[in-house]
Amino acid sequence: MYYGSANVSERQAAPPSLAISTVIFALRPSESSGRPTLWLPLVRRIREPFKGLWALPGGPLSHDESLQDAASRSLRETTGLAPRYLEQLYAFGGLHRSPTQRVVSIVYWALVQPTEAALADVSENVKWFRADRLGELAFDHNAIVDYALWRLRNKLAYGSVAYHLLGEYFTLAQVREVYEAVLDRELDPANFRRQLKSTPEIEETDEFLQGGKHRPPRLYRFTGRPGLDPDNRSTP
Amino acid sequence: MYYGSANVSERQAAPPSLAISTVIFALRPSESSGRPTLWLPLVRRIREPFKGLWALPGGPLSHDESLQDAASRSLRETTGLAPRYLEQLYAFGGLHRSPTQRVVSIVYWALVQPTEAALADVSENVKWFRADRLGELAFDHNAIVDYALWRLRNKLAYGSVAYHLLGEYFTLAQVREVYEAVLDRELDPANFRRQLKSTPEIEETDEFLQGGKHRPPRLYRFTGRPGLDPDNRSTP
DNA sequence: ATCAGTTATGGTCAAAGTGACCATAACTAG
DNA sequence: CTAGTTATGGTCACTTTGACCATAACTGAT
Repeated sequence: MYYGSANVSERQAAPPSLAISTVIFALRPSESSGRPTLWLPLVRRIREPFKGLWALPGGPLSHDESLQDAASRSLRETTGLAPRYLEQLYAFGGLHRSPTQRVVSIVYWALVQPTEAALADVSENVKWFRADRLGELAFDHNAIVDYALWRLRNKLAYGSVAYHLLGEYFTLAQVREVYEAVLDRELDPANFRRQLKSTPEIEETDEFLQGGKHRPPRLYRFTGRPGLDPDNRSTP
Repeated sequence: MYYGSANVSERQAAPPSLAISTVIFALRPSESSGRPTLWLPLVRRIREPFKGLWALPGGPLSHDESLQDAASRSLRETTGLAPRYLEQLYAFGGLHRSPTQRVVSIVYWALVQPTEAALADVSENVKWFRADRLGELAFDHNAIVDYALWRLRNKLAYGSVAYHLLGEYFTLAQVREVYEAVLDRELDPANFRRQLKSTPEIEETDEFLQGGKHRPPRLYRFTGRPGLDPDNRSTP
């Protein structure tokens, strides 16, 4: 092992490069059932390694921006999205993530509301995929998406993330559909409703959603805070 | 803004440097009450910036080691510790963490058992401090420790971290003391016991702890898994 | 040997929370 | 006006949780 005894300046001569990537989740109606399911945008690699494969949007960290800013910027540049919910997921730094060089990726995950997701750029090289039906992705991005999904399910159980996948106003049934889509199981409407009703962060409005062929459901609104990250915790 | 329009090679000319640090928690008897409390080892800065202040153990990431290996190694080199529980905490990348250069720190947190903690090197420049009585630390390390404490409390509520602060065999009262130290509130012995009893991961042994001036408590042993990190999840 | 002091351990009871399920309300489409 | 559909409210049995009491089993002092 050469590097084991390398001194500081030698190490700095070949530092691992640092990249920022983001897993972006949005709800879209499934093509088959029409029920909402999780989707995420990927970008096609236009150069080696993994040229032609799909990968998470991302890019290098530039000198004058924070990690979160870098995530926001790379998102905006590649997909046109500006998610309201953006949180650090994990730093991936395995030795062989990239065949050509050592790369440490600090990965963020984001939730976007459907209206916003609809505005996302879609092109030859940017496309949305169902989160549960991804093919082989570049690098270790399959594992990263898996972990992001696991985190999403966890946070959902905890509390206040579901609303960031919905618009400002929503029905309780829509919240339930989010839970059902993410957790992949059906929930009892009445019991689920009872729980949400006991959550102080969900505010009843005087509006009702018209247009269904049934009794119009009441619209609600979320009034809580998003994150508990060190980068978010102080924000009052 | 110069960097905003910089091309790739210009950005790479001045990359943020990457460091690994670790927050290490161990239980030690409080000097006043004798009850177990949280302590952590810090190292004194021997050069600028923040020369003379105490800081988290850590160091640069060398080219041929994974993030977790780097954390382990820097721990071993600075404190002599080799914790069994080691998990990624967060990547801190604010612009002004270090006054001299841009540094991104990937921070780990560790739990060590008391027997192991007792072996830790202590010297002029390595010392243990009570987690709730730290002075001003170098860089943003106070904020990092706060976040690590918050994470520890959270994980404790979830389940299976407390045992990594204890030896292989322990009494239920010792587990309770861990909870009381970390959560900083008293818990009902009988109720706490009832909960642990319903946890399948805690195995009753035939041994009893002798030596107290009261009825000898039974010894138990933890048989569960530690982590759910992407770096740990696959380990069966 | 006996007793006081101390923690371990088992149990009760009421309050709160959860899952399964039923009934009615309020809309639309025909 | 009726059938179809989802919204919404409620019941009931079961589980979990917190507060609390009682007894068990040790040590150390008398």
